[in-house]
Amino acid sequence: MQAAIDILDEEGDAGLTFRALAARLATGSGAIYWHVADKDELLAAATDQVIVRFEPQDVERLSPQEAIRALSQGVFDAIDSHPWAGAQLSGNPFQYAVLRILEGLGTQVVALGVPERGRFNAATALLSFMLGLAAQYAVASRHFRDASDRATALRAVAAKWVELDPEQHPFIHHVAPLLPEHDDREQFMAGIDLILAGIDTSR
Amino acid sequence: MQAAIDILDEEGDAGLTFRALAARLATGSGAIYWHVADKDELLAAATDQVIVRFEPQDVERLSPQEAIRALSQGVFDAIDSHPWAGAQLSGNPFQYAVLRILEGLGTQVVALGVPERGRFNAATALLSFMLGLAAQYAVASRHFRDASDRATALRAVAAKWVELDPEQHPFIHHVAPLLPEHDDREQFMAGIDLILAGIDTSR
DNA sequence: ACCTGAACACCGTTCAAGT
DNA sequence: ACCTGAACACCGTTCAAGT
Repeated sequence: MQAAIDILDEEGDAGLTFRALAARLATGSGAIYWHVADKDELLAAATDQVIVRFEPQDVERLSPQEAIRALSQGVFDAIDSHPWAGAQLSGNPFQYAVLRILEGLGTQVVALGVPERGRFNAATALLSFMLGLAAQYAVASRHFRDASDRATALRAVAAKWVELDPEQHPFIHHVAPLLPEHDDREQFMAGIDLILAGIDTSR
Repeated sequence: MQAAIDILDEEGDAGLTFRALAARLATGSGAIYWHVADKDELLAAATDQVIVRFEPQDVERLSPQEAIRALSQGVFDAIDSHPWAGAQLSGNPFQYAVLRILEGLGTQVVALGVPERGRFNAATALLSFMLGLAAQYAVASRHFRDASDRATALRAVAAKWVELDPEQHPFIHHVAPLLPEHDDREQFMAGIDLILAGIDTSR
């Protein structure tokens, strides 16, 4: 598993092949199938490991809101440092890592005092938002290797957005300059806070 | 494009290969490359078409909240009837279809009276949530062909969740029975409403 | 019980050659 | 300007054969 994670971190999604993993482990490619059913299972297991590593400690001491924020930051950091995990999470919402996240969120939603029938929707809304961001990160990592590549790409997208007809795309045109300088983490947490505020009014 | 969409609808993501598309068009596989740069562009174009078809008419007559709900339902319906588009949307957040959705959302966020510095975050929060759901739908469509397959699979997941240790996974254990009977569309709109409520408090 | 590595059945993409 | 289709460089997966 660690060898797989190393390859994913170094080469990204496309770099992890059974042949590459076998070569790194100095074994035959077929050998991996003794330990893992297929590539999906391999990626799911790698993602689970990475997510668990970023789970916050002793959330019990925090208020429900603070706990949800801590959980969210953990997921963000996990995806931020292992973008391939973002692709896997959003591409496979029934894997164990997602279940763990949902469990953490759900427990805090209950603690928040959300009435029974609203709990499932509140917890899954937070989860869907996270997976949405996970997807965005995943694609970013596929397209450019490092942070400066990313900045350049965002500037390029922003330049394209500015050139759009302001009549037909007023919002995009107006918001384009924010794109290259915005802080992903801040944007992510702002979204979480928005949903938390919404949950608060629904009680 | 229509031939590609037909294949995607009939066979799903995996069914669309250059060879299959060429066969359906009674041409050589290389010919497609004259019209399209690569597979990504093919999928992006197909997704754009499908999203545009589900864009609501005359949103101007609606209140901002109602307009956002109408836009959201359009995206939901598009993904619901063409799940492969969900995978493409969440896997490629800078494609034109996403830009169109963001433009629609942003315009309404402005109309809602959200102050300047909160607009980008509010609109992208709605977008990320939608893409998160898109990802969930996408995986669902990859794993089972029709609605009854899906229902069976959800029952299987729910059964697994119920069996989890209630000590370690109290929320999942408790919420499992809701899984097979919940309405995706309702859950999706509940999430949108939660974010709308949050946006409302942030003004 | 676990590993080997050739073989199978595919892919996306390219490109010389055609019309 | 557009099409053909063989060829290239890969994949994930299987499986008889080994240790």
